[in-house]
Amino acid sequence: MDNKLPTIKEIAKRLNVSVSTVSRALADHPRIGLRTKTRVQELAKELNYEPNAQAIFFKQRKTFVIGVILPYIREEFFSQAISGIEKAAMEHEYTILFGQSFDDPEREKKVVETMKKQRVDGLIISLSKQTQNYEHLQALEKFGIPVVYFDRVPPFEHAHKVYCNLFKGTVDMVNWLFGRGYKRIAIINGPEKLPATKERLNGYIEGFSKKKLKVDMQLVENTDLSKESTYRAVKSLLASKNPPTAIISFNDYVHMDAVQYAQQQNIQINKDLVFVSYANLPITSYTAHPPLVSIEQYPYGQGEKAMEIMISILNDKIEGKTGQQVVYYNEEMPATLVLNQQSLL
Amino acid sequence: MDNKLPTIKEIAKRLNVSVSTVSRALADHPRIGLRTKTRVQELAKELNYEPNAQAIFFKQRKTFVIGVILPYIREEFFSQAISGIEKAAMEHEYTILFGQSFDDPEREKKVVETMKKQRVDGLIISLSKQTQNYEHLQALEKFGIPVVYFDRVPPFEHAHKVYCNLFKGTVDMVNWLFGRGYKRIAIINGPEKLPATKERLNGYIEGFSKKKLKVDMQLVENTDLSKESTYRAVKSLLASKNPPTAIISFNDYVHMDAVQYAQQQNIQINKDLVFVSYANLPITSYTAHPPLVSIEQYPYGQGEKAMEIMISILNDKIEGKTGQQVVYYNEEMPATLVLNQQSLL
DNA sequence: TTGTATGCGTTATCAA
DNA sequence: TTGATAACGCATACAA
Repeated sequence: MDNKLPTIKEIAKRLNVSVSTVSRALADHPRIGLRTKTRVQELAKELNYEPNAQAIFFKQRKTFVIGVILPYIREEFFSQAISGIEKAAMEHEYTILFGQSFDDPEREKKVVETMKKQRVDGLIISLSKQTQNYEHLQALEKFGIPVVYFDRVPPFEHAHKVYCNLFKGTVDMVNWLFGRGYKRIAIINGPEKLPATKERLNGYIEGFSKKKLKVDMQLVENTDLSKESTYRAVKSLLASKNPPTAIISFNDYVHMDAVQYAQQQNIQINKDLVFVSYANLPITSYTAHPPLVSIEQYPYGQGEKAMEIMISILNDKIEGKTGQQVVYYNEEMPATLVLNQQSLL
Repeated sequence: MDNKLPTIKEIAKRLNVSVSTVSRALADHPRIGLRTKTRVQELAKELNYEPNAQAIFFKQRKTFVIGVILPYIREEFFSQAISGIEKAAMEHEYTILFGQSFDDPEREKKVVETMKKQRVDGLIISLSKQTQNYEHLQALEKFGIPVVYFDRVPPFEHAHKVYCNLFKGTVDMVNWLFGRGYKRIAIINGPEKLPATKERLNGYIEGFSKKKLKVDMQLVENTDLSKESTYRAVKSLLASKNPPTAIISFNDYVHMDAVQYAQQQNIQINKDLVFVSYANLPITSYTAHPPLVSIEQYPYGQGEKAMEIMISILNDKIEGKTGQQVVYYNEEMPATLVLNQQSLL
């Protein structure tokens, strides 16, 4: 039952040879007698020997483990992202240590510490929406553990980042709405400190500028992404003297909450008021009112890219070169307006 | 920049003491001079020293890493489950190595191998729906790596398992439907080999028996959980000479696909035909037609329980005792019929 | 109170 | 062709 896993030492003892002989035989080393080699290999197979990766990695000071920290895995965006991360990891024999921050900076910090203790080779993280302090992360880099940020990236420059630049996408979206005759376009934006929020706001303003219009700041609300906060934002928009005819939500989750609230107020969705969003999550296709338009953000691709960058950093480091990389994911794969089937009606 | 992480050896050298002195000082060992202790601890703090868990675990032949393999993390059920797993893990200083099988037995096997190589202390797994061969998993146990199955558990006895016994829940659900006047109750069940499928079927049959009725096997369909397969199942039910007035779906995802198909056929959901389901996933509250009733399966609780069992096994093992544990999660937390708000109307 | 030596599994270097 | 030994970072039994 509870047999210990076999080691080369065990094999060596049984065969009355030295451990180095066994090691060489197993590694198909040139300097080894054919007969000894086969004997060793046969016994190894018989015992189901497998090298102890722990020992090897320990010796190499490498774990082939990458820490991945996400706000909430239950959000489809992040579960898609981790699948992309996993795919790229598998291709390079890396493995994923998993943790969630639940959007709590304290928790995030604790998870980072745990992963540091576990000596992950690198860390891929999408920041908690409240993270203001980046020391614990920058400290990792000081100790030679590279950090790649994706989607929820920090506001400073010197970092490896992968994310979609949604400025242009937002301009396009505003333009699309104008083209459909919607003039009172509101936006429920995200937490103000997030770069993603600023990009959307700038795109929104730019969209209006192109039409030689000025933004009515009454139409700009923010949510901390909680349902309550989104409800409050919609409420405020609906209460305005000149309420919007279209609402751009920060992402599909905000969209779903916003629609839910509007419905409770007996608003006819997509009649009295149309909704558009970001992320284009598959799950919205099951909802009563998917966004008319959603901007694809390629979570799978972002995750994959983040891991690829991580691996290239880890490889480069061996050769001694490092330098930060910033990838706007949608420069390769442009943020696209996706029309939902229903909206073609 | 690229400083190596400090070691006790480094500290010892700087302070001109032996490594064991440093080790003792850091461990607050009694046999150590106060002065030396403070000197060591101060330098350690200054250098941001942290013990190399890799080295310690390697020595202890323990990693404090538990492998977790799930079919699809994008399913809310599993993302809830992993959160429960993570919570229990954190409380006991364990860490999670993450992998998905994507419901592919080959892939599952490969991930198991990877985790074995990484020397996880244990494995928590929810099987791929196609897994028929359990050798790779049973092999783990032979080598002293315990395996805890949850939700999608294997059909054999000798294993640690956590899952909801849905027999009773299904009986209750059938009964509830009868009470509401629905006589033609169909079921779209899951893959036939899953224990979960058998339990539902038995509950379904039992529900009819209680009313002294026999099941019409025309009302029993199976889906392999893919959208296409579910569509086919609904189509077949709708085409029957005496079509159902109520449909029980295997879980909320099957439910969503089933409803989608029915809608395409211009069925009035919950008028012509009512839908009930299992899992009670929060995401369904955003859909156009949540199940009227859904049986809670406590994914978070199951995950938490699975990890707690794992930890108790790992602790017991030190004391030399092991024995399989089977937990029907809902014996502590009975599977509950959950009425959706909409269905109260 | 502190230092020295050993071992965990493996590979690499050097010696035989 | 094979064997002995050191090294990775740490804890610990034993010696001083």
